[in-house]
Amino acid sequence: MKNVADLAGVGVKTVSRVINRERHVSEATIARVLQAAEQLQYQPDVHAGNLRRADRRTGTIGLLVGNVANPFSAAVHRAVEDAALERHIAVFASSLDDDADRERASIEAFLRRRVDGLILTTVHHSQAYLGGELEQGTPLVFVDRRPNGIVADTVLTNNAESAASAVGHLAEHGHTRIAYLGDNEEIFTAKERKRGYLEALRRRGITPDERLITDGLTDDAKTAVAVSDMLALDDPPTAIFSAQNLITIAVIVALRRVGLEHQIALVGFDDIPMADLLSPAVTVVAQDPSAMGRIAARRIFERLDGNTGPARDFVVPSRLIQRGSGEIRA
Amino acid sequence: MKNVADLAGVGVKTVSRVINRERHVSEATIARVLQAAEQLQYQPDVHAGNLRRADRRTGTIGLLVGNVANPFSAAVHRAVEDAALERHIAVFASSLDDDADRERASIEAFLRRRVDGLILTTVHHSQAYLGGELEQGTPLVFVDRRPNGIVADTVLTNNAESAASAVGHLAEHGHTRIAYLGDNEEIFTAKERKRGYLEALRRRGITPDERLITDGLTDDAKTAVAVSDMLALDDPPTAIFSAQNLITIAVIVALRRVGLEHQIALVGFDDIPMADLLSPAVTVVAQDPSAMGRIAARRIFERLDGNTGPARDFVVPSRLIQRGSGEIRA
DNA sequence: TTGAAAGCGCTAACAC
DNA sequence: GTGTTAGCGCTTTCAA
Repeated sequence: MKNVADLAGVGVKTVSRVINRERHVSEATIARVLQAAEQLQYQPDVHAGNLRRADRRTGTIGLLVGNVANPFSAAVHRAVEDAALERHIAVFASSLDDDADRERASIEAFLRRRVDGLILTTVHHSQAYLGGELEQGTPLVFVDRRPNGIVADTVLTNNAESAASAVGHLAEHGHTRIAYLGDNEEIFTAKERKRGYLEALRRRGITPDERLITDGLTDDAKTAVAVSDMLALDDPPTAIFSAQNLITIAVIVALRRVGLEHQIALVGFDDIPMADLLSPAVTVVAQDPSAMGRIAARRIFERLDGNTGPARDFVVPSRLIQRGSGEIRA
Repeated sequence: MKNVADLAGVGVKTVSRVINRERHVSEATIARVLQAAEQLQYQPDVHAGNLRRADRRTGTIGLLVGNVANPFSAAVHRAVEDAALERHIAVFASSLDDDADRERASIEAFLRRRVDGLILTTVHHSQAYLGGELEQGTPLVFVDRRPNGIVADTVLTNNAESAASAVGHLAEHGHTRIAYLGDNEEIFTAKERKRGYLEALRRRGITPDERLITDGLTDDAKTAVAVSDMLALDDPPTAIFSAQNLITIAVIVALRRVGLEHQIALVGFDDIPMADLLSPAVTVVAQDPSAMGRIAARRIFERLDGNTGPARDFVVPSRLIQRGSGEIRA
């Protein structure tokens, strides 16, 4: 900057004014400074500026998701990025892989880099350690999962309600023996979806059968076992509600292996790629990750713009997409 | 930092030493400083430090891809992130959407934030504007597409060769009327893949038929038209080579609409999700985006560690995955 | 409209 | 082992 000032024959402050488009600089000086900057290929250093600037904003936010390579996370990421672009904000992204240590390490790494805000899908059992930051005014918006031990803005799918609608849909097609296949119950979303499943059964006077309920399906092999165990029952399920996209895919594979994919109804939570090209096409309750990311980003910006209201929940509705597998009758 | 120093009853430099784990500090002082830092919830500011630090590294790299929500880009991103994590480097990610203006804007935004290096899949017709940065020592690694107007490290799939192997595979199954459906020919990868297609035909003495070759399929509707036009020929193709994943999916849809998916052979370039659950399962030449991202990140780090050798090409081989659609005989 | 001086939070260099 | 001083590249404050 000094070099540019010397070359243009002005003081550093004038260069600063030109770069930041402040007023009260004559056209002639502006032109001279710009020309000098161009000639020296000058790139301002935002961090040096932020050190002294009043608002201390870095124009950067951090995004923590499950896995940037997972379509759900990727859609959230993309939506956040698009919203950030409008405000010239850069996005740090990090995958957590359900690893609580990684969560804390990533957050610390971002905080050290002085991000203006954080959008996070967390895995640690408590986010109380973020209380200090929140009080200091760093905007925090949680996506998909509610934080524990702290009250903050949260963007959520109406998990229980959506799950209930999926199960209700199966019941409407004559099913009473509806299986539940879900993820680890410690995960907020998994718990909610199971709650919705049970609620839907209750509402229709169907007594839950523990043999038709399996949690903790963290890999395909476990899901395959769970499906074949259920099918081996004297009174096997005639329909399946799978509470997560990877589980849905594993269920499809398992049903095909025994040739029952056209006999047993299936509704999945979360959309899966190519769902309409499979046979049968897969009925799902689809979340709206783009909307979730967009809403989270907007909320961060509201907070950065001075909104200090109480923490809010933003509920993003999901949508039942009927494609075939969920419309198989009992 | 000053506050921590005061509370611990030491000088700021000692705090700095403790934070940076330098030697020559007594255990007792370390403990006192750490305790004070904890009490004040002190978070060091990396940017302030980097301002004065000798190497001026920010521990940050920028990643520019087509679209973080596209599975190929997402896989590259994930691999880059994993490699970066080991070195405690944070990753800025940005989608370009084949928009040249966005390319320049994103790069400038990252450079202003003083990223240590850049991994990029570019879209602008020339990257000559990056020559200055490269000379100044900012490591640049291009992924998937070679830059124009500048010589720099590049990680590539062997596009032509892979396309040729796909077409050869179809020829080995008795096909001589093999269609080519590809993206805009201005894109480096599209051009290379078409070259491979033509080369494979030539090698087997098959004369290319212009009516079986269509470029510029930038959306599904165009692909649908191209497929139905070809099928309406007096001597329609008996096999199709689709040069990009989105095109492959559109071709599948088009073939199904006329019920020919089990009659006409298909090999796609790039893997597609759920490929093995479709009927027929889809044969592809699959790229290895994870390997590409990993290699790109490693190269950046090599450069950061002082390697100043000439720019290199890194060729990542692809793999033919036979699943059914490509093994349909003529 | 412009510039000089001070200072943001930290580290380099050197002194003790 | 530890502290002091200067200065990184910029913006603020205030004077001209």
